[in-house]
Amino acid sequence: MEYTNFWLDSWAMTTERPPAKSDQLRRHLVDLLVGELAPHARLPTERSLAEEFSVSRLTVRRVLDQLEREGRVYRVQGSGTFVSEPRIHKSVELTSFSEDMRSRGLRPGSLEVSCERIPAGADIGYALQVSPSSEVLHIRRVRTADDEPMCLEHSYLPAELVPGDLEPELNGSLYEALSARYGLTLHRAEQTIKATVLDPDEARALHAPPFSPAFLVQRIGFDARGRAVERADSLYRGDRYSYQLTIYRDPQ
Amino acid sequence: MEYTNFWLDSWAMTTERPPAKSDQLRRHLVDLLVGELAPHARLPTERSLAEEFSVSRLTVRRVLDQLEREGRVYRVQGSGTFVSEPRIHKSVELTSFSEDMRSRGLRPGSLEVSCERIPAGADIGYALQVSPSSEVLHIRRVRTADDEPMCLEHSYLPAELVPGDLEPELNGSLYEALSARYGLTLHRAEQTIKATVLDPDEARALHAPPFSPAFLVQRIGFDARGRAVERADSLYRGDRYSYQLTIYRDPQ
DNA sequence: TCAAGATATTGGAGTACACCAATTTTTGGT
DNA sequence: ACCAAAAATTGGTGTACTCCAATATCTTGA
Repeated sequence: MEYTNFWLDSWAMTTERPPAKSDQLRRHLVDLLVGELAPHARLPTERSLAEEFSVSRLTVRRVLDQLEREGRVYRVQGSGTFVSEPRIHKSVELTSFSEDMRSRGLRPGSLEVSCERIPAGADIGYALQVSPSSEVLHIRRVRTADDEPMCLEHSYLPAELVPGDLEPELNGSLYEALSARYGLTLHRAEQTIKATVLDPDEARALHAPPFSPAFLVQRIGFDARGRAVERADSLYRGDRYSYQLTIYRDPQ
Repeated sequence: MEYTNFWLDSWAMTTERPPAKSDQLRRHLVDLLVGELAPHARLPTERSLAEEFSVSRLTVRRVLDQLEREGRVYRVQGSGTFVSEPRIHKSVELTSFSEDMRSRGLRPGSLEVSCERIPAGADIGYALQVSPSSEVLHIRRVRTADDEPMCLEHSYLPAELVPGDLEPELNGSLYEALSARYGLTLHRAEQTIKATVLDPDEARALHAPPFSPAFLVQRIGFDARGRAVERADSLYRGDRYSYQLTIYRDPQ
């Protein structure tokens, strides 16, 4: 059993914005792609879609640009727009561990949750752009899927951004809690992924044999203004987790 | 010493197209970003850029959309467009091991190159959508940086796409050779990355101790029409290689 | 019947304008 | 001087149109 994707716990991913006019068109096209159309089948032309959906052709093009970037369609000038071969279409994006697990019919959860305020120290201080003597909130969790340990995670947040006691909320989504209570909304994450092996303590926490292969993911999360708001170190069992991604030759 | 990025040897990345009108604007903005502007400095407004470069505002927006996708700028409605914090800005894209090494002042190379035609078998056959009894070209290489082994790679290509003898060209870029001789141009790659440890043979090839942590990358490369044209299995030393990437909350 | 040229179709890029939402600046009142 | 409201600015989305390049289809002539 393997899992997939670069993820980050959802940060108010469901922030409501009024549906753009193009959303209905996108939905229609995605339905076509997901449903009955074979690979290399030709989609309706830009001009006919614009007429059918009462939108301008530029609006159609913007939706198709997006689907092309996602690798779901390819376009040939003078010919048309075609359905790509079916593959795993998840490009790199911010998705949720919890959502990911749920979409696979698994129940996400946490074990051994602990929460403390500690001085940042040199490394964490650099990552979060705070002084080494500043307080940060340290959260340790074992993330689970159907109660089986998947990931050992240490998160560090600048204390000044998260006053009060968070611990009661940490069985759910950390980021949902941060967004709801503090208005912290993540915009971007920088991640480094390393291959490693589990030391005996880590192996015990993850119910794996010592020195088993694992991924170490170090992440810094930034809000829309570029402030560093989270540093996390996460260890994933190598036998239960892998990354799958689609890489494109950039259209520009 | 660690290396970075998802890569693929360059496939004729320099295909020439006439410069679009927006290219001059992009170059100007990139110069600003690379040069004198500090993180969080405000860029000129969309309307002033449109006037200065005699383009429509939509054209400006398309260039800025692109720079935003690359993580080089962030935009705040009502405020302006700002320079992102300097980070490694390489989003996931098709770049080249050779280019990557060279950009770090290292010399890419290959050792122990071998080349043979073998039947595909079940797994490779599935990956390349050919019958298990079909011939594929199997290329084994140890990729090096400054003559130090970095990666043990096995590539498999459908034999019918690559008639003749490729071996003389395999010290350089495989993909450049494929593009120049056969017109094979890669458009997309699907990759799976796993955490593993090196067995004794693999460890010997990579000059590492047995059971050291490593990445195993399995890749299928597709051309623009969605044909599978390459399957590769690559083992990277975990102490000399890591992945760094920037993930965005998707604007749509 | 086949091949070459002409025409039509379709994606690619751009213009000029409109309106809306979010943020910043200015103005007026206390 | 400070605060609230109004106005201005700036990014976000969309319309309707134009012209160009690449491909597909049709027409004509040998």
